[in-house]
Amino acid sequence: MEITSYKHTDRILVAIDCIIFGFDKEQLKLLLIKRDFEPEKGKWSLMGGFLGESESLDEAAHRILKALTGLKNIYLEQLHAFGEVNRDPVERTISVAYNALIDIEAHSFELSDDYSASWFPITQLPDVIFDHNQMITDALDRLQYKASHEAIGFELLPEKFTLPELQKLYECIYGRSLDKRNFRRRILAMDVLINTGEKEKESSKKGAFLYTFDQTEFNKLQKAGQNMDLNLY
Amino acid sequence: MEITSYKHTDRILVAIDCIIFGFDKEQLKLLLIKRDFEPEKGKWSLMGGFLGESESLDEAAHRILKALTGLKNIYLEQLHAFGEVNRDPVERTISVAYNALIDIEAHSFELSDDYSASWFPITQLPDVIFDHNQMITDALDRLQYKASHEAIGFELLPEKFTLPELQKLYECIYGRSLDKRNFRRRILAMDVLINTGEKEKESSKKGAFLYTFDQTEFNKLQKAGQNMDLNLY
DNA sequence: GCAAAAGTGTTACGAATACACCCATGA
DNA sequence: TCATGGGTGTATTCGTAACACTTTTGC
Repeated sequence: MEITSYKHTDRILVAIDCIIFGFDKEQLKLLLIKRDFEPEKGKWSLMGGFLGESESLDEAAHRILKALTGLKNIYLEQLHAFGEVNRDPVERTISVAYNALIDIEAHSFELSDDYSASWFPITQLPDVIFDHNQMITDALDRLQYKASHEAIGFELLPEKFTLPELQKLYECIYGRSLDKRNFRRRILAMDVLINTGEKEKESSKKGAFLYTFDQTEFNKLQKAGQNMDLNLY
Repeated sequence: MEITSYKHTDRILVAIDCIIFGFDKEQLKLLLIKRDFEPEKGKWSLMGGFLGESESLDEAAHRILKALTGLKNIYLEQLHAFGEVNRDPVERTISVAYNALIDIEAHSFELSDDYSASWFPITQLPDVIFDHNQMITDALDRLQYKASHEAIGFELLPEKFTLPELQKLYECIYGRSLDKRNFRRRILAMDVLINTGEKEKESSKKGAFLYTFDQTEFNKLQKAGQNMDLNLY
């Protein structure tokens, strides 16, 4: 006899919440929405949704992110499952949180109007509902860790970017300034940046070279177990 | 009007699976059980269970661990939520996996007979059900990472242990041998070990000093942001 | 007295840090 | 010509890695 369900009865709502990081050449930001249903309607919240029967956790996270941003191939990484009994006052709900990194200035996307979303600098976040504050704290820790040990920061930048921009991004992530020469030496030593030869001249008279991230080379090095620590933190 | 449930209907089974590591002075081992219900009855599996309505994820993990080992205050850390649609062939179930570390030789506990559990060296694991193999791989990666950056290995040892035992444990975790002098220097430099003055004389004629782990000192240093990396990997 | 495991220091190398000046350009 | 931001090199310090012998004691 084939079994088609477990006798166990406690089936539970599973939510997904996305901690969406962005960078706009100046500040590291977080995308929050005005919650449009009770409870806490009108308060700020992470973008979220419920897990459907026929989608994996990762798929649900992508679906939710796409609903808000229209973007498909976003960097997404599971952060943690939050499961305190009363974390949602309405009904028992566990939430699996995901970190998302997107390039704010990609002209290819527009935020959906359905959610009244807006970007907040991570240094000036409003109050958020439930345990979303904890999620955000954990998310930033994870981002710092990841950015130091893997070539992850690039997800937050346009395809072409300058080294000063990249440094600024890392400074925002770590909340401290970095030595220009040491930063450049180390990031270039990773051997995953390609100088396009083009110059960006908006932010200075001299102009700064535009680089691209060499994903193929990065994959090769990572597979070879190459150490790519930036030793920040 | 107060809201008491979300309209959303997809409530889903939430399982907990525990990756239980132990160490017996020789090898790093994993505790597996013979699954006693369908499907895959009789096959090896991680110890698991379902999340109840009125317990948090962490509480459920502790409950499940206690059911098998009788132990209460075990090191437990959430690993990852696994949520592929067909990971459990019976019914849609997501599983939140937890890493557990226990001292195999603690005389204070006995495995419950209810589960036909047994310890397997991590180098010789049997086939396991579902996606438990993936969970185990992830768990070992996490253990390696944690053991290198925090004083975590101690959870796997008795209250009193010798430095050669501790080194052996780390060698098992990393699957390679370590230089005795460098290992001792670094572990002692962390300043969280106390030499009890007693000697253990079973494994050698000369005898090795027994140490204890100074949890209080460790907490202090950790709070102070002290770097306690062992730089293994 | 010898076998077996515990314990101990030093040197050499490489990586991280700190630090100051020149360059190119537009206004 | 000067103000602005981009770009470059070196000396010092510190941490990591490599390495071999002495000690203790039970048999």
